Amino acid sequence: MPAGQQALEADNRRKNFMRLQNANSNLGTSSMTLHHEDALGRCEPCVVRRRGICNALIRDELKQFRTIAGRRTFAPGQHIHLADEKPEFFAAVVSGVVKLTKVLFDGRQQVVGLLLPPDSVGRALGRKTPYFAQAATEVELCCFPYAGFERMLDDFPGLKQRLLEQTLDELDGALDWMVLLGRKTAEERVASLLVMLATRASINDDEGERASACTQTLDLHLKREEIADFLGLTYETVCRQFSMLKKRGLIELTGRRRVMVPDVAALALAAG
Amino acid sequence: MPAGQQALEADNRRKNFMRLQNANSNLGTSSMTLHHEDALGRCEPCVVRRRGICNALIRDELKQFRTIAGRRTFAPGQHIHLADEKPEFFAAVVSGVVKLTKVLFDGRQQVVGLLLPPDSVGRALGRKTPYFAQAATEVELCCFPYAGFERMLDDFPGLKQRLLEQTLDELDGALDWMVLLGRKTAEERVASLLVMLATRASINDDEGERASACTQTLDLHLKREEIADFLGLTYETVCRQFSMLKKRGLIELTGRRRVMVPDVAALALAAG
DNA sequence: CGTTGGATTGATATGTTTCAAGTGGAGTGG
DNA sequence: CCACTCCACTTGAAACATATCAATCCAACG
Repeated sequence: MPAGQQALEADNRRKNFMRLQNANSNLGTSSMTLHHEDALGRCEPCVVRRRGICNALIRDELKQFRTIAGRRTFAPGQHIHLADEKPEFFAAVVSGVVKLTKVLFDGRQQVVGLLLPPDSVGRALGRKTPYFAQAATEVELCCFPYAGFERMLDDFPGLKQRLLEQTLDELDGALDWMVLLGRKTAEERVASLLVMLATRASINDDEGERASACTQTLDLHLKREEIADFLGLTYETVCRQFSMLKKRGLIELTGRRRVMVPDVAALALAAG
Repeated sequence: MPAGQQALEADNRRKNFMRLQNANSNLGTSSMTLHHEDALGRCEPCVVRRRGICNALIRDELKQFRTIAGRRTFAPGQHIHLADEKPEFFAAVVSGVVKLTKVLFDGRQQVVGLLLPPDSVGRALGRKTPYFAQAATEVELCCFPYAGFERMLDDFPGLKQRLLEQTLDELDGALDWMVLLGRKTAEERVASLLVMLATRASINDDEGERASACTQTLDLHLKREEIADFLGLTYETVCRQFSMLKKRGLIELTGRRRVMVPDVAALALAAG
């Protein structure tokens, strides 16, 4: 199954869930402007509203926020921000996966961040992004042009606080990853990635229905090479470690980019 | 020369400089409370006031800030914050070096941050620090107990902004380090560390007098093992790379923890 | 049904770690 | 003042994990 189709699958699962939450809204493949309840429209069922940056806004603030917001989609591989440039917009990931990469002069690459819904992309305070932000799958963003965003950052007190909270979370994530890159073995790195994805996925699932016990099926979204660049390894090594974990019974490979984890806790042990 | 004495030397250079800046104040080895100009006292010549967190405060705010602030010193090796605990205070480094470390279950260690004056230690918003903060040399901190600090964070609009700026800088630093840990060779790692220290040192020097061209002498402050834990290597490898760089003429070892860099730009090239 | 891009597996090369021995300077005590 | 000790540092040799090079494999797709 090709990357794009898998991404769409993931997308559809999310949209199905949103439909459950908000049975009146008419969300198709490109849900446009049909909403019934009130002026919040597509914001009401949106992940970003429920658990992302928009969660920091009270109803009236959100209405204002909506006036500057606009959705944009990006094809796999497309760049969202370039390194060392001031981006045009701050944005929230509505669906899909964004990877943040840094490149060395000779082409060596390191993925320094992976953004899933409802994470934010971009830098506040008129700063440059020190990395490339690139769509790893089909991606839908809710974009806030800087002019308006910076203004609301000053007007809505909760927003700046939220931004600080998010930045601290990002920092914590980066520090954890430094331990992985500096001190963990190849097997621990791969296991760590899977555990991280499992954890994030279960947060999302919990909302809809029950948490699926300790066994989980994951979408990797990334190809082996991208995983390698995230873990500071080569793609061959990543392959071999997948095989190892499979041999040890800690995972099952149920598709090119699909992994079944029978016991997340056991895998977490192998993650160091 | 023993570690402690070297640290004191570095300390004294800083204090000498402070004396230049503020000829009236009577700064001895333990400058206490003798100041003449106004109520700002020891804050006036302090690095933290000039380039650290206190720089975000206007004069009146600083006066209030001073009422909750208190200086504390830590001996080399002493812990400042423990991992996964809410610290009692937010603080700024006045002199010395603080290292932030994370430890794996089996003792593997990774230094995830190195704080020099006028950096900040601690977490805002009542969060836990996800690392151990430990004095690497004799350290002097200016501490702000949380109760008061959080209050002023809400009262002084510039302060929260500044905290966000600093957190973004920390994040950028962490991302750079991820590239180092994930993709650079041992030699590039050591070179990168030296370039980073040289850059930071020159920022400090610039203020006092002219930047010392492209040649610099650095205090490492850390022992080989600590450097290794910062770079994701073993201390033997760090040793060997120091020797390599010396053989290549890029550095000279002028003391156990003292390095002379004849041409910082040339070293930066070797840093990848 | 051949083409293509990604994934897997194998064989070999290499950089770093590990284990081990030795150095050198600073502090100690006779 | 001179051993003596200690700890950090240095250097060497062997072991090891991961990278590199190379050959399939496999599923999707035109």
